[in-house]
Amino acid sequence: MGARPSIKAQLQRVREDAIVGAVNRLLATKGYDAMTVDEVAAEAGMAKGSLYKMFGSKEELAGVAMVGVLDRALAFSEALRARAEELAQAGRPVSPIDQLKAVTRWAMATQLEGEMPSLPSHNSNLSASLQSNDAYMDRLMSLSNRLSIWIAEAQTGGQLNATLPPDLVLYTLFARACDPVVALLKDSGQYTNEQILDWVLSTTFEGLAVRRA
Amino acid sequence: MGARPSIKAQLQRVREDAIVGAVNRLLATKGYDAMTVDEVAAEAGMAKGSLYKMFGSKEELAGVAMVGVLDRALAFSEALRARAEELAQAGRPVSPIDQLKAVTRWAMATQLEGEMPSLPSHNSNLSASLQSNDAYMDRLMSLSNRLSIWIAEAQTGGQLNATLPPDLVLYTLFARACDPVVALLKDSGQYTNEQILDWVLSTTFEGLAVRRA
DNA sequence: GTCTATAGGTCGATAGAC
DNA sequence: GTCTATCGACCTATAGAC
Repeated sequence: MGARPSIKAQLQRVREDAIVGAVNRLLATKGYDAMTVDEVAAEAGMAKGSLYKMFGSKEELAGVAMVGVLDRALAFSEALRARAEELAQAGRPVSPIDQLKAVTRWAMATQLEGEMPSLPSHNSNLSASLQSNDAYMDRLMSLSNRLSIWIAEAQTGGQLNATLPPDLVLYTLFARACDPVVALLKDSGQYTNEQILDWVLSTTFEGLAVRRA
Repeated sequence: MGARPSIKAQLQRVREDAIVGAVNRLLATKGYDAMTVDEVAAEAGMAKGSLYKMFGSKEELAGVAMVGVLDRALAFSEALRARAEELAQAGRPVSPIDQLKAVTRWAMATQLEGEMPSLPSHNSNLSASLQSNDAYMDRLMSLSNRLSIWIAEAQTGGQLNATLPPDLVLYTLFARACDPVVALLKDSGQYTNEQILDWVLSTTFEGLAVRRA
């Protein structure tokens, strides 16, 4: 059992990635209910039967896609944390508020690229399925914990309004990652992606900042 | 043709209202795709066949519910405008930003009561159906126009950041009316409705306010 | 209550690698 | 020749429509 996986396993991996990518894009554009497994199979370039050999249900497909995006968010956050640690040791500490802004901007940019899967807001049977999905819940908790550390530091440091419940700040950042305002501005076609990101990011964080006297 | 409608017409009206109310609540809790016409009929207390005598399709049901909520928003806004006019003539002018806050608070409160129908964010075939629904588009335009007047005044008067595109402000207010943060905070069960409204409203408007120097 | 279309889910046929 | 993996026809339940 060497480090190199067998050809067969590699092929399997490629097909899985194709499926997850297709689910990601379809969830981003149509949402869970409107997405059909036939579409996923077509978009991934394989038969539905083959797809069901790898994933047992439509709900599982959504779960895997969500785990994927949470993993990317976690990787991005971890990179930020590592970089901040380096800089701090070099005598140039990074403000936690900037970390939060960076993650939120990454999420919004992901949405602009049509790669942010969107779920039905809080209803439907999918929520229940996700909440009993251990892999999903594990990532969600990890990301929430990571963000909560920065939120607490920013509130202590006076960059975030300390009178707001930390939960509210956390929920707001998650919500803004899928903010329909981003999509609406993009669809208007009047603005560049950079403008959209700057505006939505600044209105979000100005709103969470310490109130003016 | 007297002012009093016939008994038959009144009954018809009551049944229609029952249907629209049911659609409203189901759209608010499950969303359009997860809502079934069978559920609507059951919730409204009538047979599906009777329902289809009054409304031709599921899309039409959604359209009628959306027209209803927009009509309520318009009525609320019109009342605000009339009241402001009175007060202005009495020498106590009302700030346009307070009008915008009042409408947004009303929308969020409606959501907290489970009466704010939620649509699939911007995707799916429902959007297309709504955009060709004249009654819906008419109300949407009217409400947008009303809000845009206040937005322009607030930007001129320095209560809103004048460097933001008015469209962005308008989209943000519409989006916050259905902000998932409101539902998340409510579901957490830790806060009163008043706290939730105050917090979400203040973070929204602080974010849109003029930047600190 | 009935019809029909559609979409989630299954399985036997088949083709290609060894 | 066998074995595995892929395909796509098929089944069935449900939901929109009448």
